[in-house]
Amino acid sequence: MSGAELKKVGLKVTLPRLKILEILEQQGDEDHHLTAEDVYKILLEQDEEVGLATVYRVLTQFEQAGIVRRLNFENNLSTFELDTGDNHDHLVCVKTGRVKEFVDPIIEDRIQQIAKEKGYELSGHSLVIYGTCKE
Amino acid sequence: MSGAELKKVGLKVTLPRLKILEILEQQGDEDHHLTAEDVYKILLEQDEEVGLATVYRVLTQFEQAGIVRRLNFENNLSTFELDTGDNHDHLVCVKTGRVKEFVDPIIEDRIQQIAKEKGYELSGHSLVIYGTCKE
DNA sequence: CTACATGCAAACCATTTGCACGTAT
DNA sequence: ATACGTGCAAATGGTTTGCATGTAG
Repeated sequence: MSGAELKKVGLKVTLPRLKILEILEQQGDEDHHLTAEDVYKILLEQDEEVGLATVYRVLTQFEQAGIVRRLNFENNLSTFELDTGDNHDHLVCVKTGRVKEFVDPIIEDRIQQIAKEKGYELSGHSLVIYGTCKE
Repeated sequence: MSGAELKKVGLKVTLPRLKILEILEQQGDEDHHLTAEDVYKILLEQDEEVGLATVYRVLTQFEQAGIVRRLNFENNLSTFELDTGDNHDHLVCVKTGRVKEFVDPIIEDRIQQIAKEKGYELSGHSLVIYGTCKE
């Protein structure tokens, strides 16, 4: 099933790619926000022989293919998530580092308005809310 | 006048600090968003003998003192601006790299709402809109 | 006089790249 | 068979740090 997705974007179906795709899909509702290092460690735990460089290469290819989104939080680490198409934003707990997603139509609207008002052709945006989760 | 500001936050008044502060203040309405490298180059042009490491150290100290904000756009370069207190967001032209500022009370509001709804104590946010400026 | 600042070079660390070898198609 | 993928080690580039010297207070 995943193999088809790879072919569709012109990438050969290889083990590293399948495994990385699987890892991105497998993560539960939370914690499907992984750094390249995270993905690499999970691969090692599964006794897969994949180099970190390959993880970076594959994630970058996935990003270019629109399969994956690259996020830059304040720790200047790239974190990756499957691109589900819904254009959600992120809420990051400054204590635990956990990431929550949300979609807010009002904000979405304002962003389009602002781009228009200022004479910009909107190409994207990045919104991250930082806070402490109480629990 | 700037010297007082430095003393107030417990930093000794030195030439590199004064110069860097001056550079941050001098920039016109646009383009007061500078990387460490930018600041360093401007110092060189003014024949100031300041090392890049010092620029980084000073900017970081200014950030901790609340004099300066550090921004992370998608090019993973830190850019710095004076912290004017108004909590504005940014609009970046993907073609020219030019940065515009804006404040939107509606978005500000929604961000507070969202943090509250999700049970987070809001500590900050980062919103960058990317687009192409037509002109 | 003493604690803090600075310059320089070296260290760091996430990410990228060159290259020789493998493998999907 | 051939273009593309991979692992490894080395390179990169922004940023930080150790250390010996300078200077603000």
